[in-house]
Formats: sequence, C-alpha cells, structure tokens
Amino acid sequence: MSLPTRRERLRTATVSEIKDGARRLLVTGGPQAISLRAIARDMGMTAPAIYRYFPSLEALVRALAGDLYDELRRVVEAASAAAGDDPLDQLAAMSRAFRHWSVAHPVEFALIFGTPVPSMAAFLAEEIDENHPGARFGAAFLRPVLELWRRAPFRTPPRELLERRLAGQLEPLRRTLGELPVEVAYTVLSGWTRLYGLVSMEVSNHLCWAVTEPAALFEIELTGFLQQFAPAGEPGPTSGGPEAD
Amino acid sequence: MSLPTRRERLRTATVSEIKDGARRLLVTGGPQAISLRAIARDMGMTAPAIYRYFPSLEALVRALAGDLYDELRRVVEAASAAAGDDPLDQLAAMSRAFRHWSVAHPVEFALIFGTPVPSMAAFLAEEIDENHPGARFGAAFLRPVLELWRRAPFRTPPRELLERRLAGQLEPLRRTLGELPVEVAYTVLSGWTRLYGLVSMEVSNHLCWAVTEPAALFEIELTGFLQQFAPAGEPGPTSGGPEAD
DNA sequence: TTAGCTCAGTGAACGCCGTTTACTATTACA
DNA sequence: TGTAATAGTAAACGGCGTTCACTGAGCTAA
Repeated sequence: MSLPTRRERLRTATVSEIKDGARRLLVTGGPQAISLRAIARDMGMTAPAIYRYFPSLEALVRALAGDLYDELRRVVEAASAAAGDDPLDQLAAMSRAFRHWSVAHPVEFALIFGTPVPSMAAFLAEEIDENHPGARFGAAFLRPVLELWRRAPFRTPPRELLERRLAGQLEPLRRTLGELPVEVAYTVLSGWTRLYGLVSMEVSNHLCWAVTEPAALFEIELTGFLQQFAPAGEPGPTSGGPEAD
Repeated sequence: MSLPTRRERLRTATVSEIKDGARRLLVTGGPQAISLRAIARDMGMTAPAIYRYFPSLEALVRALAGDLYDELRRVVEAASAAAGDDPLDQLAAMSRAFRHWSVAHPVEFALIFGTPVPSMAAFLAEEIDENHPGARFGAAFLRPVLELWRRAPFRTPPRELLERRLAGQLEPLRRTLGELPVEVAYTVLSGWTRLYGLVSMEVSNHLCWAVTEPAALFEIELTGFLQQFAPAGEPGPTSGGPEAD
C-alpha cells in the first residue's frame, strides 16, 4: 500500500473538487441545481470527464449526502463532547446542535432527511450495516440515553408491552448497535422521531402557518423532550397541570 | 354567473386531465418525473398547449400539491367523523388515518411534506390565510384538542412559561384559527410535530436502520401521544416506570 | 529506453426537458 | 356576420444526463 501514487493523489483531489462544486450548487440553487455540466464548467472541464469519478449524477448526489450525514454527526458529537459528563446535558447539547446545523444548512438538511428524490431512495435502500449513516447517527444519540438508563431507569411504556409489540422489529437496530434494553431502544426511537419532526418542520417551513419564530417552540419542546429521561417517579418542573388545576 | 359556458366546461375538464396526468407521473416516477412534455404526450397534445392552463411546470406542481393536501385533509376529517363523539377517539382515528394515507401514498406525501423542491418552497411561502392548506390541516386537528381542553384541561408546560416564550409567536396561528388558549396552541403544535416526525420517517424510509415494521412503533407512540391529552393528574396505563422500579 | 497499457479528458452526438415565439383554427359574442 | 378571445400547433433556443470514439499523458515492465 505505502504512499499513494501521484495519480491517486490527483484523483482524490479531483473527487473532492467535484463534491465541493456539487455542494456549492446545492447550497445556492437547491438539490435540483446540481448538474454535471455546471460542476464541470466551474472546474474548467467537460461533463463526460466526471464519469471517470462517478458513474452517474445520482451516485454523486449519494456520495455528497453521505458526507453531509457524517458532517452533521461530527457536529452533534462535538457538541456532546463539549457538554461535560452529564448525559442529560449531552443530550440537550446534541439536540440543540442538531437543530442549529439544520437551520443553518436547510438545503443540506433537505437533501439528507427530506423527500427521497430517486437518488436518495437508492441511498436509503443501501445495505444496512454499522457504517450506514443513519445507523451511525442513531448510535451517537444512543450513548447518552443508555448511560441515563444505566444510572436511573426513566419512565417508559411498560416492558411487557414493548416486548410484545416492538422487540421483534428491532433486528436492524440490534444488528448495528448491539443488544440493548427494549425500553432504551424505544426511547431512542421515540425521542429521535420527535426531535426530527420538530426540526424538520421548522427547516422546511412547514410551521410558517402557525408560528413566526420556531426557536421558541423548539426550546419548550426540548425541555419536554429531555424530561422523558428524568428518573421515573419525579415529574420535572414543566409537567404540572394548567393553572386552573 | 348562471351556467358555465361550453368553453368553461371544456377548460375545467382539460385542467383536471392535466392534473390527473401529472399525478400519474408523480406516482409512477416520483416528483421529478412530472414533465409537461410527458403529460402532453399522454393527452395527445403538444407541450406548449399546457401553458394555456398553467403558467409553468412549477405552478402545475403547486396546484397538484394543493389538491393532495385537501385530499389528505378530507380523509382525516372523514376518519374523525366516523369515530363517534369522543374527541380522544377522534384524535386517534385522525392520527391513524393520517399515517394510513401517508404510507399508502408515499410519493404524494413526499411532494406535500417533504423537501421543498423549488416549486414547493414558493408554495409554502404563499400568503398565509385561512385557506392555506397547512392551516386548514392544522384546524382539523385543533377541533378535538380544543374540545378535550374544554372538558378537562390536560397536562402542559405551565401557562406562564408558554405565555412568556410562545404567546408572541402565535400570530399566524391565531390569524387563521382564531383566539385560543396558549396551552391548546402549544399542544396542537407539539402533537402535530410528533405525529409528523414519526410518519415522515416511516414513509421516507428513514427508520429502516432501526425497525423492520414501523407500524408497531407507531401504535406504541400513538398511545403515548394520546396520553398527552389525558386529564392532568391521571397518568394513563402506559406510563408506569420500568419493572426494575 | 522503449513498447504497451491504463487512465483522464475531449468533442460530437442523442434524446430528453421547460419555455418562447409566431402562427392557425375554432369558439363566443356584439 | 364580423371581430375578438381562446386553444392549439410547429419550430426553435438553451440546458440537461449520458454514450461513444478518440487523443494524449502517466505508469510499468521487458
């Protein structure tokens, strides 16, 4: 293996130049604006040359999506690392980092999480293993939840219900993240979909009919979300009934 | 106004034929497959003729999305009507109907709720009034929630928190749905994003790394979701702590 | 050192696409 | 019945992804 040869160096440089161009087009004009001809133009090349590096436009978009997934995961993990040792603080920091990145990069978010454009459909249907971007992202969120559960079990639906209804469906999750209590698996999925729903609606403007500034709604929801992880039996400060009570 | 003239009848017929063709292409080939030329071909026309009915492809897609929004809303409202008088039953039926339609029509769901393709970005940025499809959809969900609140206030974050952080942001919601308690507004938004997140991840295959059959997760989440509307102070049967407790 | 092979890149072409323009036939109405 | 609005056409422009035949440079082994 040793050092990469000159040609290999040039090749990887060109690959990243292509992906950089694709991302620039993505950011300025949306997913549809990514075109081989435009990328090649920006690079001073002709379009067919790109076929030496990617078998199709779809494959290029797929590779770009994979990079974005990893970028987001690194951001989230960095936020967690900077949040100290308390898993609940880590979860809060990760959630805020997730929202922050998504709001700051709406088009990238749309490419990763949005409508499966035909390209993305194939991307999502790829074989699931521990390297699947979705799985790695899930794993990042799993760690603090698992630690919280270890320290003090939190409130979940009863175990027998989860065992009966959910346990058989978790094979993909277990294959990538290993064995884990069904309550933790449920809570991670439940929390992740809740977080995703909120951020996704904000990013794609699907809340504009209701609120002017979704950040406020996010913060309130976040406290409710984190409360899901409070030790069972101690309802937190935000779950009291209305004042009419 | 009286009867529509012959030309007007022909015109509306052609408009629906165009939209039907667009939807057929949408279903078979995804949002990208909608093309004026293909629609015109299927109709035995030439592409420029469609410009007599829609100013651009984007406008056609927008109109189609509006129709789909209404179709989904009608389905959800029908489910509510068939669910009897209990608002909680209505909410459950609406949620299941929402998921059912979405799973059965993944591409339509993607067009409405997914990545804002450029066309959809404009669609979402349209002026918000009581006729905005998103607002009408929100209104459908609001009705049972408001009724539940009227009968017995449910558990929410404390009113002063909502007043302080959220009340100022609700102008669009109030403009379309009228005045309503801030707790109800919060709960509708929170519940809707939660429901949306779950269904959206299932439909767009973003849960395939975790579960094989998302329906089970949905049902469990639904019971948790409906519990949000239980009268304050009576935690329902599914919210007990883990058995280790 | 040189012959041969691999590989990056080109130019032309094919068949799509949205959209515009000029033009024709039909319908509605004064 | 004449005239204006309407629905449709054909042709063209520029852009797109992709394929194919071809060139030239870099690498490797005799």
